Amino acid sequence: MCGRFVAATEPFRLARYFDAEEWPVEQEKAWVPNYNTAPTQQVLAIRESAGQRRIEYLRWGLVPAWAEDLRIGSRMINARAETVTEKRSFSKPFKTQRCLVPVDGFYEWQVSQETGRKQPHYLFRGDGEPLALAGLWEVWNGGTEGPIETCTILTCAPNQTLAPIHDRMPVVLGRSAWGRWLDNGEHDTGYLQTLLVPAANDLILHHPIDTAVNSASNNHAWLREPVNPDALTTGDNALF
DNA sequence: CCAGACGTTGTT
DNA sequence: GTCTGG
DNA sequence: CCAGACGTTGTT
DNA sequence: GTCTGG
Repeated sequence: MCGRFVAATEPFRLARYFDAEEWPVEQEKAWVPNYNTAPTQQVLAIRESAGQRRIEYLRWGLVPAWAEDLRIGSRMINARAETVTEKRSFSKPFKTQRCLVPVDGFYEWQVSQETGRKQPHYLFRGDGEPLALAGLWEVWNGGTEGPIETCTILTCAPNQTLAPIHDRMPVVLGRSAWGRWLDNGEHDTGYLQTLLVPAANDLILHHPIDTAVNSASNNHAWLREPVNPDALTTGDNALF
Protein backbone atom coordinates (compact mmCIF):
# COMPACT_ATOMS: atom_id res chain seq x y z
CA MET A 1 0.00 0.00 0.00
CA CYS A 2 1.11 3.52 0.46
CA GLY A 3 0.89 5.01 3.94
CA ARG A 4 3.92 7.26 4.15
CA PHE A 5 5.98 9.11 1.50
CA VAL A 6 8.59 11.73 0.68
CA ALA A 7 7.60 15.07 -0.86
CA ALA A 8 10.87 16.93 -1.34
CA THR A 9 10.71 18.29 -4.90
CA GLU A 10 10.18 22.06 -4.97
CA PRO A 11 6.79 23.18 -6.35
CA PHE A 12 8.42 25.13 -9.19
CA ARG A 13 10.09 21.94 -10.39
CA LEU A 14 6.79 20.04 -10.11
CA ALA A 15 5.11 22.80 -12.13
CA ARG A 16 7.62 22.28 -14.93
CA TYR A 17 7.52 18.50 -14.76
CA PHE A 18 3.72 18.34 -14.85
CA ASP A 19 3.17 21.37 -17.09
CA ALA A 20 1.20 23.13 -14.36
CA GLU A 21 0.74 26.73 -13.35
CA GLU A 22 3.58 28.15 -11.24
CA TRP A 23 3.03 29.27 -7.69
CA PRO A 24 3.28 32.87 -6.52
CA VAL A 25 6.79 33.53 -5.15
CA GLU A 26 5.45 34.20 -1.64
CA GLN A 27 3.69 30.86 -1.51
CA GLU A 28 6.72 29.04 -2.88
CA LYS A 29 8.86 30.52 -0.10
CA ALA A 30 6.63 29.00 2.56
CA TRP A 31 7.06 25.51 1.14
CA VAL A 32 9.24 23.02 3.03
CA PRO A 33 10.27 19.50 2.03
CA ASN A 34 8.57 16.66 3.91
CA TYR A 35 10.57 13.45 4.27
CA ASN A 36 7.89 11.69 6.27
CA THR A 37 4.48 12.65 4.95
CA ALA A 38 1.76 10.93 6.99
CA PRO A 39 -2.02 10.65 6.61
CA THR A 40 -4.05 13.77 7.58
CA GLN A 41 -1.19 16.04 6.49
CA GLN A 42 -1.47 18.51 3.63
CA VAL A 43 0.03 17.08 0.43
CA LEU A 44 0.66 18.68 -2.95
CA ALA A 45 -1.51 17.34 -5.73
CA ILE A 46 -2.01 18.18 -9.40
CA ARG A 47 -5.53 18.87 -10.60
CA GLU A 48 -6.84 20.21 -13.86
CA SER A 49 -9.76 22.46 -14.66
CA ALA A 50 -10.60 24.11 -17.97
CA GLY A 51 -7.45 22.57 -19.40
CA GLN A 52 -5.23 24.28 -16.82
CA ARG A 53 -3.17 22.16 -14.43
CA ARG A 54 -2.64 23.49 -10.92
CA ILE A 55 -0.61 22.35 -7.94
CA GLU A 56 -2.60 22.59 -4.74
CA TYR A 57 -2.60 21.33 -1.17
CA LEU A 58 -5.09 18.62 -0.27
CA ARG A 59 -5.50 16.85 3.05
CA TRP A 60 -4.41 13.22 2.74
CA GLY A 61 -7.25 10.85 3.70
CA LEU A 62 -10.45 11.22 1.69
CA VAL A 63 -13.38 12.50 3.71
CA PRO A 64 -16.74 11.83 1.98
CA ALA A 65 -19.24 14.67 1.83
CA TRP A 66 -21.56 12.87 4.28
CA ALA A 67 -18.96 12.44 7.02
CA GLU A 68 -19.78 13.99 10.41
CA ASP A 69 -16.15 14.88 11.03
CA LEU A 70 -12.69 14.48 9.54
CA ARG A 71 -11.72 11.37 11.50
CA ILE A 72 -12.77 8.91 8.82
CA GLY A 73 -10.04 10.33 6.61
CA SER A 74 -7.40 8.42 8.57
CA ARG A 75 -8.84 5.19 7.23
CA MET A 76 -9.43 6.40 3.66
CA ILE A 77 -5.83 7.06 2.69
CA ASN A 78 -5.93 4.42 -0.06
CA ALA A 79 -8.55 3.19 -2.54
CA ARG A 80 -8.28 -0.27 -4.05
CA ALA A 81 -8.07 -0.03 -7.84
CA GLU A 82 -9.94 -3.32 -8.26
CA THR A 83 -13.08 -2.04 -6.48
CA VAL A 84 -12.90 1.74 -6.87
CA THR A 85 -15.96 1.87 -9.15
CA GLU A 86 -18.15 -0.03 -6.66
CA LYS A 87 -17.32 1.83 -3.46
CA ARG A 88 -19.77 4.53 -2.41
CA SER A 89 -17.07 6.87 -1.19
CA PHE A 90 -14.90 6.53 -4.28
CA SER A 91 -17.10 6.00 -7.34
CA LYS A 92 -17.99 9.65 -7.93
CA PRO A 93 -14.47 10.94 -7.31
CA PHE A 94 -13.18 8.23 -9.69
CA LYS A 95 -15.50 9.45 -12.41
CA THR A 96 -15.03 13.20 -12.01
CA GLN A 97 -12.43 14.09 -9.35
CA ARG A 98 -9.07 12.61 -10.22
CA CYS A 99 -5.66 13.99 -9.37
CA LEU A 100 -1.99 13.11 -9.29
CA VAL A 101 0.05 13.02 -6.11
CA PRO A 102 3.72 13.61 -6.92
CA VAL A 103 6.19 11.92 -4.55
CA ASP A 104 9.96 11.50 -4.54
CA GLY A 105 9.49 8.05 -3.13
CA PHE A 106 7.38 6.15 -0.62
CA TYR A 107 7.87 3.88 2.37
CA GLU A 108 6.71 0.31 2.83
CA TRP A 109 7.12 -1.94 5.87
CA GLN A 110 8.21 -5.51 5.21
CA VAL A 111 6.97 -7.94 7.85
CA SER A 112 9.34 -10.78 8.71
CA GLN A 113 7.58 -14.16 8.71
CA GLU A 114 9.94 -15.50 11.39
CA THR A 115 10.17 -12.63 13.83
CA GLY A 116 7.12 -10.54 12.94
CA ARG A 117 9.38 -7.50 12.98
CA LYS A 118 8.77 -4.73 10.48
CA GLN A 119 11.63 -3.49 8.33
CA PRO A 120 10.90 -0.21 6.58
CA HIS A 121 12.07 0.30 2.99
CA TYR A 122 12.38 3.36 0.78
CA LEU A 123 11.06 2.93 -2.77
CA PHE A 124 12.01 5.41 -5.48
CA ARG A 125 12.73 5.89 -9.15
CA GLY A 126 16.26 4.98 -10.16
CA ASP A 127 16.47 8.03 -12.44
CA GLY A 128 15.59 10.40 -9.59
CA GLU A 129 12.37 11.68 -11.16
CA PRO A 130 9.17 12.06 -9.14
CA LEU A 131 6.56 9.33 -9.17
CA ALA A 132 3.09 10.44 -10.26
CA LEU A 133 0.69 8.52 -8.02
CA ALA A 134 -2.92 8.17 -9.11
CA GLY A 135 -5.25 9.93 -6.68
CA LEU A 136 -8.86 10.99 -6.13
CA TRP A 137 -10.09 14.09 -4.34
CA GLU A 138 -13.26 15.13 -2.54
CA VAL A 139 -14.72 18.19 -0.82
CA TRP A 140 -16.08 18.14 2.73
CA ASN A 141 -18.35 20.95 3.86
CA GLY A 142 -19.23 19.73 7.34
CA GLY A 143 -17.04 22.13 9.27
CA THR A 144 -17.48 25.73 10.27
CA GLU A 145 -14.23 26.89 8.68
CA GLY A 146 -15.28 26.43 5.07
CA PRO A 147 -14.77 23.54 2.65
CA ILE A 148 -11.91 21.08 3.19
CA GLU A 149 -10.47 19.29 0.17
CA THR A 150 -9.09 15.80 0.74
CA CYS A 151 -7.51 13.06 -1.34
CA THR A 152 -6.68 9.35 -1.45
CA ILE A 153 -4.07 7.30 -3.31
CA LEU A 154 -5.04 4.31 -5.44
CA THR A 155 -3.39 0.96 -4.81
CA CYS A 156 -2.96 -2.18 -6.93
CA ALA A 157 -1.21 -5.54 -6.76
CA PRO A 158 2.58 -5.31 -6.37
CA ASN A 159 4.95 -5.78 -9.29
CA GLN A 160 7.75 -8.35 -9.03
CA THR A 161 10.08 -5.81 -7.44
CA LEU A 162 7.70 -4.94 -4.62
CA ALA A 163 6.13 -8.36 -4.08
CA PRO A 164 8.82 -9.51 -1.61
CA ILE A 165 8.20 -6.40 0.48
CA HIS A 166 4.45 -5.91 0.44
CA ASP A 167 1.24 -7.20 -1.13
CA ARG A 168 0.02 -3.80 -2.36
CA MET A 169 1.63 -0.82 -4.07
CA PRO A 170 0.49 2.64 -5.17
CA VAL A 171 -0.62 3.09 -8.77
CA VAL A 172 2.04 5.01 -10.71
CA LEU A 173 0.94 6.80 -13.88
CA GLY A 174 3.35 7.42 -16.76
CA ARG A 175 3.40 10.74 -18.61
CA SER A 176 1.28 9.37 -21.46
CA ALA A 177 -1.60 8.67 -19.05
CA TRP A 178 -1.69 12.03 -17.30
CA GLY A 179 -3.83 13.80 -19.88
CA ARG A 180 -6.91 11.61 -19.78
CA TRP A 181 -6.49 10.90 -16.06
CA LEU A 182 -6.62 14.60 -15.16
CA ASP A 183 -9.38 15.46 -17.65
CA ASN A 184 -12.62 15.79 -15.66
CA GLY A 185 -14.56 15.29 -18.86
CA GLU A 186 -13.20 11.78 -19.23
CA HIS A 187 -15.95 9.57 -17.81
CA ASP A 188 -14.96 6.28 -19.41
CA THR A 189 -14.34 4.42 -16.18
CA GLY A 190 -13.65 1.23 -18.09
CA TYR A 191 -10.73 2.88 -19.85
CA LEU A 192 -9.58 4.68 -16.73
CA GLN A 193 -9.45 1.43 -14.81
CA THR A 194 -7.08 -0.06 -17.41
CA LEU A 195 -4.53 2.54 -16.28
CA LEU A 196 -4.54 1.16 -12.75
CA VAL A 197 -1.89 -1.53 -13.13
CA PRO A 198 1.40 -2.26 -11.35
CA ALA A 199 4.38 -0.20 -12.49
CA ALA A 200 7.06 -1.82 -14.68
CA ASN A 201 9.41 -3.98 -12.63
CA ASP A 202 12.48 -1.89 -13.41
CA LEU A 203 10.95 1.52 -12.63
CA ILE A 204 11.27 1.45 -8.86
CA LEU A 205 14.33 0.64 -6.74
CA HIS A 206 14.38 0.10 -2.99
CA HIS A 207 16.59 -0.32 0.04
CA PRO A 208 16.08 -0.87 3.76
CA ILE A 209 16.07 2.20 5.98
CA ASP A 210 16.20 3.15 9.64
CA THR A 211 13.14 2.47 11.80
CA ALA A 212 13.23 6.13 12.81
CA VAL A 213 10.78 6.57 9.94
CA ASN A 214 8.16 4.74 12.00
CA SER A 215 7.35 7.80 14.04
CA ALA A 216 5.57 10.37 11.93
CA SER A 217 7.15 13.12 14.03
CA ASN A 218 10.61 12.27 12.65
CA ASN A 219 11.30 14.25 9.51
CA HIS A 220 14.87 14.19 8.23
CA ALA A 221 16.42 13.89 4.79
CA TRP A 222 18.44 10.92 6.04
CA LEU A 223 15.33 8.86 6.76
CA ARG A 224 15.42 7.59 3.20
CA GLU A 225 19.12 6.66 3.26
CA PRO A 226 20.03 2.96 3.15
CA VAL A 227 21.03 1.03 6.25
CA ASN A 228 22.29 -2.52 6.66
CA PRO A 229 19.30 -4.58 7.86
CA ASP A 230 21.64 -7.10 9.55
CA ALA A 231 23.16 -4.29 11.59
CA LEU A 232 19.70 -3.20 12.63
CA THR A 233 18.84 -6.57 14.15
CA THR A 234 21.89 -6.27 16.44
CA GLY A 235 21.12 -2.67 17.26
CA ASP A 236 24.39 -1.67 15.59
CA ASN A 237 23.61 0.76 12.82
CA ALA A 238 26.81 1.29 10.89
CA LEU A 239 25.69 4.50 9.24
CA PHE A 240 24.56 6.49 12.24
C1' DC B 1 -40.26 1.44 3.48
C1' DC B 2 -36.40 2.91 7.14
C1' DA B 3 -31.84 2.09 9.32
C1' DG B 4 -27.32 1.92 8.95
C1' DA B 5 -23.16 1.79 6.53
C1' DC B 6 -20.08 4.05 3.69
C1' DG B 7 -12.77 2.12 3.91
C1' DT B 8 -8.10 -0.17 3.79
C1' DT B 9 -4.64 -2.88 5.74
C1' DG B 10 -3.19 -6.70 8.16
C1' DT B 11 -4.03 -10.48 11.00
C1' DT B 12 -6.46 -14.59 12.34
C1' DG C 1 -8.37 -4.86 20.91
C1' DT C 2 -9.54 -0.57 18.62
C1' DC C 3 -9.55 4.11 17.62
C1' DT C 4 -7.29 8.65 16.90
C1' DG C 5 -3.63 11.61 15.54
C1' DG C 6 0.32 12.69 12.81
C1' DC D 1 1.58 3.66 7.56
C1' DC D 2 2.99 3.57 12.92
C1' DA D 3 2.57 5.41 17.72
C1' DG D 4 0.01 6.21 21.43
C1' DA D 5 -4.11 6.55 23.88
C1' DC D 6 -7.91 4.33 25.74
C1' DG D 7 -11.78 7.31 31.66
C1' DT D 8 -14.19 9.90 35.33
C1' DT D 9 -14.57 12.53 39.41
C1' DG D 10 -12.92 15.71 42.29
C1' DT D 11 -9.25 18.27 43.95
C1' DT D 12 -5.12 21.19 43.21
C1' DG E 1 -25.42 11.52 -0.96
C1' DT E 2 -26.20 6.61 -2.12
C1' DC E 3 -26.29 1.81 -1.49
C1' DT E 4 -27.32 -2.48 1.19
C1' DG E 5 -29.82 -5.14 4.45
C1' DG E 6 -33.90 -6.19 6.93
